[in-house]
Amino acid sequence: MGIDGLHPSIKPYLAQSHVKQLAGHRVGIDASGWLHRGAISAAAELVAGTRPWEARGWDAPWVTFCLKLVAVLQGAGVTPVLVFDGRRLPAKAATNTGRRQRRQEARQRAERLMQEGREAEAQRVLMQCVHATPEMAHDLMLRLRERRVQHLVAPYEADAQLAYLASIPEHEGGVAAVVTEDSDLVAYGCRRMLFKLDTSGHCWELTMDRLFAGPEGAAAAAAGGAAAAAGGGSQCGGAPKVMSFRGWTLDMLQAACVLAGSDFLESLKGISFKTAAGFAARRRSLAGALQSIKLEKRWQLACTREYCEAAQKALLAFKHALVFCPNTAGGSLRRLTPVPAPPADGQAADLSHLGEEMEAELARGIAFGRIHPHTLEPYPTAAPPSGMQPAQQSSQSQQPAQVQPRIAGRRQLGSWVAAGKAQQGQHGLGPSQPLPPPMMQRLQRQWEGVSPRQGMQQVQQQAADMSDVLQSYQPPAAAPQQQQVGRAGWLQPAQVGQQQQQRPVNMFARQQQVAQQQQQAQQQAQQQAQQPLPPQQSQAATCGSGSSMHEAATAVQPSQAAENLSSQQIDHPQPLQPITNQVRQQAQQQAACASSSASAAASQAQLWDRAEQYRPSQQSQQQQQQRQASRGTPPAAVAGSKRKSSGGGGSSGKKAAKPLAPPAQRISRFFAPAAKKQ
DNA sequence: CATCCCAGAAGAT
DNA sequence: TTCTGGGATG
Repeated sequence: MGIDGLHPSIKPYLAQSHVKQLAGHRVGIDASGWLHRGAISAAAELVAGTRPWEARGWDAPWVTFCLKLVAVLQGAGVTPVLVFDGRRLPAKAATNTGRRQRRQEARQRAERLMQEGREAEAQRVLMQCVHATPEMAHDLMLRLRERRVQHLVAPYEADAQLAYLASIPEHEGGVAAVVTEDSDLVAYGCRRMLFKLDTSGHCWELTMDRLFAGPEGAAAAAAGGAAAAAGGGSQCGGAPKVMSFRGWTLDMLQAACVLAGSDFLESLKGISFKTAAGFAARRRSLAGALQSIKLEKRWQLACTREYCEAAQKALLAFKHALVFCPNTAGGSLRRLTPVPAPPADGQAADLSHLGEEMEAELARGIAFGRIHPHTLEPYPTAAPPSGMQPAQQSSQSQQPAQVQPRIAGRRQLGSWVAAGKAQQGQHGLGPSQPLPPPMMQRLQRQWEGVSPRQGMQQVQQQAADMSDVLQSYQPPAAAPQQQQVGRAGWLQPAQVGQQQQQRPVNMFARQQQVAQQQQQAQQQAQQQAQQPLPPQQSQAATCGSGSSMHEAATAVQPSQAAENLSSQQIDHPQPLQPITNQVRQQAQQQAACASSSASAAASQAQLWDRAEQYRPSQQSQQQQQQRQASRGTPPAAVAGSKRKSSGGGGSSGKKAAKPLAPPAQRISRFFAPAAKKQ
């Protein structure tokens, strides 16, 4: 998944961070990653097609896991926006079938191992069978709705959708950063990413700014006492070969990603990220890089015209993916970056591999979880199947129609589960065949010990654990107590509903207020974050930003946004900010010094200028750096220092003493800014 | 000689 | 998934 071999190269640019840094902000989540992580623990059940937790009144393990992480974010004052994968992308058909095959094979291998009695190994192999299905996503979405956690299903790729959200202002439904497990977001040009989020809220942050700032950015990321001691000479051998991306444009990075191999296209044999980046750095465009590769003896045979065309298509996939735009009225489909007008004589680029465009209504149905993205059938429990846009009154929409009543804590999911199984039999892995007896026995043993009562207790226990975070998002009934907190920026849900009804048209002005409130909340949260607070106070802080969350939820939530606005209510016919002259100039300067066409940088600017104002303030950047200083080194460096300390204690000092200078020089052969070349 | 790719092995969720 | 050593390449 992601870009082959990219991770090691960007690792030096990762900065240890904490989601608290984003308090008061909206943060996009690659929900498929979370689902996958959460489902691994239930690999055997998924393969068997059983749901033993249901009989005990539990949520599916992946739901529990995801809700836990949601709570972590909320506890840090962050508004999570979960984004799910949507329709299958034609461009990834090969990858998808490959993965399906691999899962099948893994399943068979697991069965064999199980029959041989090698349970531990079988368990490991089983985990490779897991993949996140729309049904699992739907499991989670029902819970998210109950809790008023924002979420969205991408028309196609969640990664592209997240990159898009990261490029639009938060008050238009955008996000300040994206939590993700894989590196595709880099290729899509996401400006701020958080990797490896754990349940304590720690994560590793990557910003495009730091990446393109060159090795100094890496140094800044790794800066700090502990990091300098251990990480300064982190790579054993004394030469921390930090790849420099200084002077790079997004186009170059995307070219490198395409050449290095992605989900869209495998790389040529012998080309991994470093080599790909070398060509990208020299030629500063995919087309140029391909030319250079063709001239190399080593690849001239492999680099066929078919490959070059496929590479160009892959590039387009990163640039012009179809995404859902939540900030037009009701939401609509658009491209991650606008497709440039074709030259007068030439024909428009073929984008059919990026999926078909669809009616806004369908896009909304998918985006808001009413329509199964694969079958395109409405979910059985969803609102009216005929019209996607029921003329319901907004009073109804506060309580989405899809949410089934919960009875005595039990979930009512049978209907759609049955339907899903009937359709595809894919509640995990496709048509489920009977498992070999040893496996079933093991499963039974595992769940036998858990009585239903025990199960319910556990559920309640979990609920209690998260209650401090989640109370403020419960339906109005629970809210009035919170109201007495009287914190600035806090609106009780009832009020929210009123305002919505009074002026459903000017949704965006409303959201700007919300954004201001969020900023206030953020400031408060930041102040409070500096000194640890007693529980009550921190809960109050949560309420402050939490209410904003609730409000902001109306921006993207299906029920309001999609169904209450009609087309003549569009008050933002051009929802995206125009490219400012300043940005243009910057882009052109960059392009000029980069000796490439200005259009490359301009298109980069198109994607990025909108996010400009959402950079973290300098203040918060400083805070981050301080935090980094007090925490460890990036994953690689951590591992490196571990090795060292266990290996030879004396040698670490020697290695740390080695100068940092050489690497940059050596790398400069390939990665020097092109300005020098001219 | 240095660099990079790749495949096999240990670790974590 | 991340680390390690072998091996190819220039």
